[in-house]
Amino acid sequence: MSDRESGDEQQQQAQGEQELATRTLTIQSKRFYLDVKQNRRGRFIKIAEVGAGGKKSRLLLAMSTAAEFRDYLTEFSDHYSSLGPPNPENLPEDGKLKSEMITKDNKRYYLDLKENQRGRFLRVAQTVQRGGPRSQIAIPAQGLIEFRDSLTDLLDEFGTDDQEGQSELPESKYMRVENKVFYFDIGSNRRGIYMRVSEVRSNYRTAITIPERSWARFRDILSEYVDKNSSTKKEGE
DNA sequence: TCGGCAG
Repeated sequence: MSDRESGDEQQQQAQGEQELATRTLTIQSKRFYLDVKQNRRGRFIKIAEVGAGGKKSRLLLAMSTAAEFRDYLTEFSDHYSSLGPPNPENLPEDGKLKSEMITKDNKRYYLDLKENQRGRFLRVAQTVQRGGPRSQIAIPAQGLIEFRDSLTDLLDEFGTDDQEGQSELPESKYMRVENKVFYFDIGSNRRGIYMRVSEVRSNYRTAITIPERSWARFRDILSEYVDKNSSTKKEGE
């Protein structure tokens, strides 16, 4: 565990990552570390959650994303305060009391105010990278304001200026099909350019990542099926 | 008190 920790640190050093500021807050025996960091791609905020049992999870947000997130925190907190006492009778099927989605820098973040036996909390989840750890945190609803205030401090101090030249990637597109929505997001990492196709239903989300070098083959395969399908339709008529 | 239902 601490081996992995120091491994991370070393990797960060090697990547020229520097920490500009940090805030710590404790909400119901959970600790949150909000760090402003910077590497050659720009500034970002790292949110780390450490549970009572030492369980960790983290979330990375570009500054502009963090600003948008901050605004939603107010909204979610307002919504939370407007709720009556927990009422197991009329809880939505999926347990989500309010949902929002942030799309920035070709990444999707899902904000869900949820409720379980323990109480209400805001879950913030980013579409997971294949093979990587799931990227999500859960903030107890009682601490949303405090969380927002800490985030605001950092944003006020370090601005919302992001990596500028990074958004030369194509705009996201989406498509509604029956009861689902598909999102097409173009992103890039050290391995190259890729398309992330997310399928979003009311209570189910999943995504696949398609490397750019295989797009043409995807298109060809789709065309094949489309052509075959339209010819069988003709024959049927 | 301590935790957050997935594929």
